[in-house]
Amino acid sequence: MGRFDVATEGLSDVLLAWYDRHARVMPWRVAPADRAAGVRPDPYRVWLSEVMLQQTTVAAVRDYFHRFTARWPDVAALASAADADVMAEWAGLGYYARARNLLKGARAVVADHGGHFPDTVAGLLTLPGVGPYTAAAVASIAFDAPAVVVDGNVERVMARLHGVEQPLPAAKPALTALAAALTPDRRPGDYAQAVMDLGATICTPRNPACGICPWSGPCVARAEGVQADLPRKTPKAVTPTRHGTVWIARRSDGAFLLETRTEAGMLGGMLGWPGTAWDRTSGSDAPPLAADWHEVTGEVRHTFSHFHLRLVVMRADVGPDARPDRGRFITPGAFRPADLPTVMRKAHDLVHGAT
DNA sequence: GAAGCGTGGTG
DNA sequence: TCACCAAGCTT
Repeated sequence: MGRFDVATEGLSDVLLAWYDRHARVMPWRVAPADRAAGVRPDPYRVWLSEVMLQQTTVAAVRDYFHRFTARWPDVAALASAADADVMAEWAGLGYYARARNLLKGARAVVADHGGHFPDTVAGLLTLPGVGPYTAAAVASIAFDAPAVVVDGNVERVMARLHGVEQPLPAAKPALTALAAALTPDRRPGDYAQAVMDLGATICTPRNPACGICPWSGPCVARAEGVQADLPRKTPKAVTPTRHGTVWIARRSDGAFLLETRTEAGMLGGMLGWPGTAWDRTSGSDAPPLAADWHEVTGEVRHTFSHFHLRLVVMRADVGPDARPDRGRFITPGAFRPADLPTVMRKAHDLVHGAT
Protein backbone atom coordinates (compact mmCIF):
# COMPACT_ATOMS: atom_id res chain seq x y z
CA MET A 1 0.00 0.00 0.00
CA GLY A 2 0.98 3.64 -0.12
CA ARG A 3 3.09 5.21 2.54
CA PHE A 4 0.41 7.69 3.46
CA ASP A 5 -3.30 7.35 3.90
CA VAL A 6 -5.18 9.21 1.23
CA ALA A 7 -8.48 10.75 2.21
CA THR A 8 -10.67 8.89 -0.25
CA GLU A 9 -13.93 10.37 0.97
CA GLY A 10 -15.66 12.08 -1.92
CA LEU A 11 -12.91 11.31 -4.42
CA SER A 12 -15.19 9.32 -6.71
CA ASP A 13 -17.68 12.20 -6.80
CA VAL A 14 -14.92 14.60 -7.76
CA LEU A 15 -13.91 12.31 -10.59
CA LEU A 16 -17.48 11.77 -11.79
CA ALA A 17 -17.99 15.53 -11.93
CA TRP A 18 -14.83 15.81 -14.03
CA TYR A 19 -16.05 13.00 -16.27
CA ASP A 20 -19.39 14.70 -16.85
CA ARG A 21 -17.48 17.58 -18.41
CA HIS A 22 -14.60 15.76 -20.12
CA ALA A 23 -15.78 12.29 -21.14
CA ARG A 24 -14.24 11.35 -24.46
CA VAL A 25 -16.61 10.49 -27.30
CA MET A 26 -16.30 6.91 -28.49
CA PRO A 27 -18.48 4.87 -30.88
CA TRP A 28 -19.24 2.24 -28.24
CA ARG A 29 -19.85 4.67 -25.41
CA VAL A 30 -23.06 6.26 -24.10
CA ALA A 31 -22.36 9.86 -23.06
CA PRO A 32 -22.86 10.64 -19.35
CA ALA A 33 -25.87 12.88 -20.06
CA ASP A 34 -27.59 10.19 -22.14
CA ARG A 35 -26.78 7.59 -19.54
CA ALA A 36 -28.32 9.81 -16.88
CA ALA A 37 -31.41 9.99 -19.08
CA GLY A 38 -31.72 6.24 -18.93
CA VAL A 39 -29.94 5.17 -22.11
CA ARG A 40 -28.18 1.85 -21.61
CA PRO A 41 -25.28 0.70 -23.77
CA ASP A 42 -25.66 -2.47 -25.82
CA PRO A 43 -23.78 -5.25 -23.96
CA TYR A 44 -22.65 -6.71 -27.28
CA ARG A 45 -20.99 -3.47 -28.30
CA VAL A 46 -19.45 -2.99 -24.86
CA TRP A 47 -18.03 -6.53 -24.90
CA LEU A 48 -16.75 -6.20 -28.47
CA SER A 49 -15.08 -2.88 -27.77
CA GLU A 50 -13.49 -4.09 -24.54
CA VAL A 51 -12.01 -7.15 -26.23
CA MET A 52 -10.64 -4.99 -29.04
CA LEU A 53 -9.22 -2.53 -26.49
CA GLN A 54 -7.17 -5.17 -24.69
CA GLN A 55 -3.59 -3.89 -24.97
CA THR A 56 -4.74 -1.77 -27.91
CA THR A 57 -5.22 1.97 -28.32
CA VAL A 58 -8.57 3.63 -28.90
CA ALA A 59 -7.27 5.08 -32.17
CA ALA A 60 -6.39 1.63 -33.50
CA VAL A 61 -9.74 0.14 -32.47
CA ARG A 62 -12.13 2.71 -33.95
CA ASP A 63 -12.23 1.53 -37.57
CA TYR A 64 -12.25 -2.14 -36.62
CA PHE A 65 -15.19 -1.55 -34.29
CA HIS A 66 -17.14 0.19 -37.06
CA ARG A 67 -16.43 -2.57 -39.55
CA PHE A 68 -17.33 -5.36 -37.12
CA THR A 69 -20.59 -3.79 -35.99
CA ALA A 70 -21.59 -2.94 -39.56
CA ARG A 71 -20.97 -6.51 -40.70
CA TRP A 72 -22.18 -8.27 -37.55
CA PRO A 73 -24.69 -5.95 -35.79
CA ASP A 74 -25.45 -8.31 -32.91
CA VAL A 75 -24.07 -11.32 -31.11
CA ALA A 76 -26.25 -13.75 -33.06
CA ALA A 77 -24.89 -12.46 -36.35
CA LEU A 78 -21.31 -12.78 -35.13
CA ALA A 79 -21.96 -16.28 -33.80
CA SER A 80 -23.10 -17.32 -37.29
CA ALA A 81 -20.06 -15.87 -39.05
CA ALA A 82 -17.48 -18.04 -40.78
CA ASP A 83 -14.18 -18.32 -38.88
CA ALA A 84 -12.14 -17.17 -41.85
CA ASP A 85 -14.27 -14.04 -42.26
CA VAL A 86 -13.80 -13.00 -38.65
CA MET A 87 -10.04 -13.65 -38.76
CA ALA A 88 -9.73 -11.66 -41.98
CA GLU A 89 -11.69 -8.76 -40.50
CA TRP A 90 -9.43 -8.81 -37.44
CA ALA A 91 -6.25 -8.85 -39.55
CA GLY A 92 -3.90 -6.05 -38.53
CA LEU A 93 -5.31 -5.55 -35.05
CA GLY A 94 -3.01 -8.09 -33.45
CA TYR A 95 -3.25 -10.61 -30.62
CA TYR A 96 -5.23 -12.96 -32.83
CA ALA A 97 -6.26 -15.26 -29.99
CA ARG A 98 -8.69 -12.47 -29.20
CA ALA A 99 -10.48 -13.00 -32.51
CA ARG A 100 -10.63 -16.76 -32.05
CA ASN A 101 -12.01 -16.31 -28.53
CA LEU A 102 -14.39 -13.59 -29.70
CA LEU A 103 -16.06 -16.07 -32.00
CA LYS A 104 -16.14 -18.77 -29.33
CA GLY A 105 -17.58 -16.24 -26.90
CA ALA A 106 -20.33 -15.15 -29.28
CA ARG A 107 -21.28 -18.75 -29.92
CA ALA A 108 -21.30 -19.47 -26.19
CA VAL A 109 -23.63 -16.52 -25.54
CA VAL A 110 -26.02 -17.83 -28.18
CA ALA A 111 -25.76 -21.51 -27.27
CA ASP A 112 -25.58 -21.28 -23.47
CA HIS A 113 -27.22 -17.97 -22.55
CA GLY A 114 -30.12 -17.59 -24.96
CA GLY A 115 -28.34 -14.87 -26.88
CA HIS A 116 -28.06 -12.58 -23.84
CA PHE A 117 -24.78 -11.67 -22.20
CA PRO A 118 -24.34 -12.68 -18.55
CA ASP A 119 -24.83 -9.61 -16.34
CA THR A 120 -22.48 -10.60 -13.54
CA VAL A 121 -18.69 -10.71 -13.27
CA ALA A 122 -18.79 -14.44 -12.52
CA GLY A 123 -21.01 -15.14 -15.51
CA LEU A 124 -18.92 -13.03 -17.86
CA LEU A 125 -15.73 -14.73 -16.69
CA THR A 126 -16.97 -18.00 -18.14
CA LEU A 127 -16.71 -16.56 -21.66
CA PRO A 128 -13.48 -17.33 -23.51
CA GLY A 129 -11.26 -14.27 -23.85
CA VAL A 130 -12.93 -12.52 -20.93
CA GLY A 131 -10.68 -12.12 -17.90
CA PRO A 132 -10.90 -10.08 -14.70
CA TYR A 133 -10.62 -6.70 -16.40
CA THR A 134 -13.08 -7.30 -19.24
CA ALA A 135 -15.63 -9.01 -16.99
CA ALA A 136 -15.59 -6.07 -14.58
CA ALA A 137 -15.70 -3.54 -17.41
CA VAL A 138 -18.72 -5.13 -19.11
CA ALA A 139 -20.54 -5.70 -15.81
CA SER A 140 -20.11 -2.10 -14.73
CA ILE A 141 -20.48 -0.30 -18.08
CA ALA A 142 -23.26 -2.40 -19.59
CA PHE A 143 -25.09 -3.49 -16.44
CA ASP A 144 -24.14 -0.85 -13.83
CA ALA A 145 -22.76 -3.45 -11.44
CA PRO A 146 -20.31 -2.03 -8.86
CA ALA A 147 -17.43 -4.16 -10.19
CA VAL A 148 -13.81 -3.24 -9.58
CA VAL A 149 -12.25 -2.37 -12.93
CA VAL A 150 -8.45 -2.59 -12.97
CA ASP A 151 -6.55 -2.03 -16.18
CA GLY A 152 -3.17 -0.42 -16.84
CA ASN A 153 -4.65 3.05 -16.43
CA VAL A 154 -6.18 2.25 -13.06
CA GLU A 155 -2.95 0.67 -11.87
CA ARG A 156 -1.01 3.78 -12.83
CA VAL A 157 -3.53 6.17 -11.26
CA MET A 158 -3.70 4.18 -8.01
CA ALA A 159 0.08 3.84 -7.79
CA ARG A 160 0.46 7.61 -8.09
CA LEU A 161 -2.49 8.64 -5.97
CA HIS A 162 -1.29 6.45 -3.09
CA GLY A 163 2.45 6.65 -3.71
CA VAL A 164 2.88 2.89 -4.17
CA GLU A 165 6.60 2.15 -4.59
CA GLN A 166 6.34 -1.61 -5.04
CA PRO A 167 6.98 -2.48 -8.70
CA LEU A 168 4.52 -4.19 -11.05
CA PRO A 169 3.47 -6.90 -11.49
CA ALA A 170 3.98 -7.70 -7.80
CA ALA A 171 2.00 -4.61 -6.80
CA LYS A 172 -1.10 -5.71 -8.70
CA PRO A 173 -3.02 -7.10 -5.66
CA ALA A 174 -2.33 -3.97 -3.61
CA LEU A 175 -3.39 -1.71 -6.46
CA THR A 176 -6.56 -3.74 -6.94
CA ALA A 177 -7.40 -3.33 -3.26
CA LEU A 178 -6.87 0.42 -3.49
CA ALA A 179 -9.08 0.56 -6.59
CA ALA A 180 -11.78 -1.43 -4.81
CA ALA A 181 -11.79 1.00 -1.90
CA LEU A 182 -12.52 3.87 -4.29
CA THR A 183 -15.16 2.21 -6.48
CA PRO A 184 -18.57 3.74 -5.71
CA ASP A 185 -21.96 2.04 -5.69
CA ARG A 186 -23.37 5.00 -7.58
CA ARG A 187 -22.66 5.22 -11.34
CA PRO A 188 -20.02 2.45 -11.31
CA GLY A 189 -19.96 2.27 -15.11
CA ASP A 190 -19.29 5.97 -15.49
CA TYR A 191 -16.74 5.81 -12.69
CA ALA A 192 -14.84 2.97 -14.40
CA GLN A 193 -14.69 4.89 -17.65
CA ALA A 194 -13.76 8.06 -15.78
CA VAL A 195 -10.67 6.54 -14.15
CA MET A 196 -9.57 5.09 -17.48
CA ASP A 197 -10.12 8.42 -19.23
CA LEU A 198 -8.13 10.13 -16.48
CA GLY A 199 -5.26 7.71 -17.02
CA ALA A 200 -5.45 7.99 -20.78
CA THR A 201 -5.62 11.78 -21.03
CA ILE A 202 -4.16 13.33 -17.84
CA CYS A 203 -2.43 10.75 -15.65
CA THR A 204 -0.42 9.54 -18.64
CA PRO A 205 2.68 7.33 -18.43
CA ARG A 206 5.01 10.17 -19.35
CA ASN A 207 4.55 13.87 -18.60
CA PRO A 208 1.31 13.58 -16.60
CA ALA A 209 -0.72 16.79 -16.67
CA CYS A 210 -1.01 17.20 -12.90
CA GLY A 211 -1.90 20.88 -13.29
CA ILE A 212 -5.35 20.02 -14.62
CA CYS A 213 -5.91 16.76 -12.71
CA PRO A 214 -9.02 16.64 -10.49
CA TRP A 215 -7.11 14.37 -8.09
CA SER A 216 -3.86 16.35 -7.87
CA GLY A 217 -4.74 17.62 -4.38
CA PRO A 218 -4.65 14.29 -2.55
CA CYS A 219 -2.06 12.71 -4.89
CA VAL A 220 0.96 11.41 -2.96
CA ALA A 221 3.22 11.03 -5.98
CA ARG A 222 2.46 14.60 -7.03
CA ALA A 223 3.30 15.90 -3.56
CA GLU A 224 6.62 14.09 -3.66
CA GLY A 225 7.37 14.95 -7.29
CA VAL A 226 7.71 11.29 -8.32
CA GLN A 227 4.58 11.09 -10.47
CA ALA A 228 6.56 10.38 -13.65
CA ASP A 229 8.41 7.50 -11.95
CA LEU A 230 5.32 5.56 -10.87
CA PRO A 231 4.26 2.88 -11.23
CA ARG A 232 7.66 1.25 -10.99
CA LYS A 233 8.14 -1.86 -13.09
CA THR A 234 10.54 -4.76 -12.95
CA PRO A 235 12.90 -4.42 -15.93
CA LYS A 236 12.33 -6.75 -18.85
CA ALA A 237 14.88 -8.82 -20.73
CA VAL A 238 16.39 -7.63 -23.99
CA THR A 239 14.38 -8.41 -27.11
CA PRO A 240 15.95 -11.19 -29.20
CA THR A 241 16.00 -11.27 -33.02
CA ARG A 242 14.79 -14.31 -34.97
CA HIS A 243 15.13 -15.15 -38.65
CA GLY A 244 13.05 -17.01 -41.21
CA THR A 245 12.09 -17.37 -44.87
CA VAL A 246 8.73 -17.18 -46.65
CA TRP A 247 7.89 -18.37 -50.17
CA ILE A 248 5.47 -16.38 -52.30
CA ALA A 249 4.29 -18.31 -55.33
CA ARG A 250 2.07 -16.70 -57.94
CA ARG A 251 0.22 -18.82 -60.46
CA SER A 252 -0.30 -17.68 -64.04
CA ASP A 253 -3.92 -16.72 -63.24
CA GLY A 254 -2.68 -14.42 -60.48
CA ALA A 255 -3.56 -16.76 -57.62
CA PHE A 256 -1.26 -16.71 -54.55
CA LEU A 257 -0.21 -19.78 -52.60
CA LEU A 258 -1.27 -19.23 -48.97
CA GLU A 259 -1.99 -21.34 -45.95
CA THR A 260 -4.08 -21.02 -42.82
CA ARG A 261 -1.78 -21.18 -39.83
CA THR A 262 -2.50 -23.60 -37.03
CA GLU A 263 -4.36 -22.17 -34.04
CA ALA A 264 -1.47 -22.71 -31.66
CA GLY A 265 1.43 -20.30 -31.79
CA MET A 266 2.16 -17.04 -33.52
CA LEU A 267 -0.58 -15.62 -35.77
CA GLY A 268 -2.70 -18.68 -35.02
CA GLY A 269 -5.66 -19.12 -37.34
CA MET A 270 -4.48 -16.38 -39.68
CA LEU A 271 -3.70 -16.56 -43.38
CA GLY A 272 0.00 -16.47 -44.24
CA TRP A 273 2.72 -17.37 -46.69
CA PRO A 274 4.25 -20.82 -46.37
CA GLY A 275 7.59 -20.44 -44.64
CA THR A 276 10.20 -21.78 -42.31
CA ALA A 277 9.94 -21.85 -38.57
CA TRP A 278 11.43 -18.73 -37.04
CA ASP A 279 14.73 -19.77 -35.50
CA ARG A 280 13.32 -22.73 -33.69
CA THR A 281 16.02 -24.97 -35.14
CA SER A 282 14.99 -27.30 -37.96
CA GLY A 283 11.35 -26.73 -38.94
CA SER A 284 10.41 -27.03 -42.57
CA ASP A 285 13.13 -25.41 -44.63
CA ALA A 286 11.91 -26.64 -47.99
CA PRO A 287 9.74 -24.53 -50.32
CA PRO A 288 6.07 -25.55 -50.63
CA LEU A 289 6.55 -26.58 -54.24
CA ALA A 290 9.34 -27.05 -56.74
CA ALA A 291 9.83 -23.91 -58.82
CA ASP A 292 12.39 -21.44 -60.05
CA TRP A 293 12.70 -19.47 -56.80
CA HIS A 294 14.38 -16.08 -56.63
CA GLU A 295 15.33 -14.18 -53.53
CA VAL A 296 13.63 -10.82 -53.37
CA THR A 297 15.88 -7.82 -52.79
CA GLY A 298 15.54 -6.46 -49.31
CA GLU A 299 14.02 -8.14 -46.28
CA VAL A 300 10.98 -7.89 -44.05
CA ARG A 301 11.60 -6.48 -40.61
CA HIS A 302 8.92 -6.79 -38.02
CA THR A 303 8.71 -6.61 -34.24
CA PHE A 304 6.30 -8.75 -32.28
CA SER A 305 5.51 -8.44 -28.59
CA HIS A 306 8.60 -10.35 -27.51
CA PHE A 307 11.03 -10.64 -30.45
CA HIS A 308 12.25 -8.97 -33.61
CA LEU A 309 11.88 -10.91 -36.87
CA ARG A 310 13.82 -10.65 -40.12
CA LEU A 311 12.36 -12.52 -43.07
CA VAL A 312 13.99 -13.43 -46.35
CA VAL A 313 11.35 -13.44 -49.09
CA MET A 314 11.53 -15.90 -52.00
CA ARG A 315 9.28 -15.57 -55.04
CA ALA A 316 8.38 -17.68 -58.04
CA ASP A 317 5.92 -17.66 -60.92
CA VAL A 318 4.39 -21.07 -61.47
CA GLY A 319 2.23 -22.74 -64.10
CA PRO A 320 -1.50 -23.50 -63.95
CA ASP A 321 -0.90 -27.12 -63.00
CA ALA A 322 1.31 -26.46 -59.98
CA ARG A 323 0.60 -28.89 -57.14
CA PRO A 324 1.93 -27.50 -53.82
CA ASP A 325 2.92 -29.65 -50.85
CA ARG A 326 1.49 -27.08 -48.47
CA GLY A 327 -1.27 -24.48 -48.56
CA ARG A 328 -3.70 -23.66 -51.36
CA PHE A 329 -3.94 -21.18 -54.20
CA ILE A 330 -6.31 -18.29 -53.61
CA THR A 331 -7.54 -16.46 -56.67
CA PRO A 332 -7.20 -12.67 -56.98
CA GLY A 333 -10.92 -12.15 -56.51
CA ALA A 334 -10.88 -14.00 -53.18
CA PHE A 335 -7.73 -12.47 -51.76
CA ARG A 336 -6.97 -9.08 -50.26
CA PRO A 337 -3.59 -8.26 -48.73
CA ALA A 338 -5.53 -6.58 -45.91
CA ASP A 339 -6.69 -10.03 -44.81
CA LEU A 340 -3.11 -10.85 -43.81
CA PRO A 341 -1.47 -10.18 -40.47
CA THR A 342 0.90 -7.26 -40.80
CA VAL A 343 4.16 -9.17 -41.10
CA MET A 344 2.71 -11.23 -43.96
CA ARG A 345 1.33 -8.12 -45.64
CA LYS A 346 4.82 -6.59 -45.47
CA ALA A 347 6.19 -9.60 -47.34
CA HIS A 348 3.48 -9.22 -49.98
CA ASP A 349 4.22 -5.52 -50.35
CA LEU A 350 7.95 -6.17 -50.70
CA VAL A 351 7.23 -8.27 -53.78
CA HIS A 352 4.18 -6.67 -55.31
CA GLY A 353 4.39 -3.04 -54.35
CA ALA A 354 1.66 -1.13 -52.57
CA THR A 355 2.91 1.55 -50.25
C1' DG B 1 4.35 -16.28 -11.42
C1' DA B 2 6.27 -16.07 -15.76
C1' DA B 3 6.05 -16.49 -20.50
C1' DG B 4 3.69 -16.15 -24.90
C1' DC B 5 1.01 -13.41 -27.73
C1' DG B 6 0.69 -7.97 -32.39
C1' DT B 7 0.65 -3.63 -33.78
C1' DG B 8 1.31 1.29 -34.46
C1' DG B 9 2.39 5.60 -32.12
C1' DT B 10 5.72 8.19 -29.52
C1' DG B 11 9.73 10.52 -27.46
C1' DT C 1 16.73 3.88 -34.59
C1' DC C 2 14.70 1.91 -30.69
C1' DA C 3 12.65 1.02 -26.24
C1' DC C 4 8.54 1.87 -24.28
C1' DC C 5 3.81 1.79 -24.27
C1' DA C 6 -1.85 0.73 -24.87
C1' DA C 7 -9.07 -0.25 -21.90
C1' DG C 8 -5.11 -8.25 -20.83
C1' DC C 9 -5.94 -13.25 -21.38
C1' DT C 10 -4.27 -17.93 -21.41
C1' DT C 11 -1.37 -21.60 -20.13
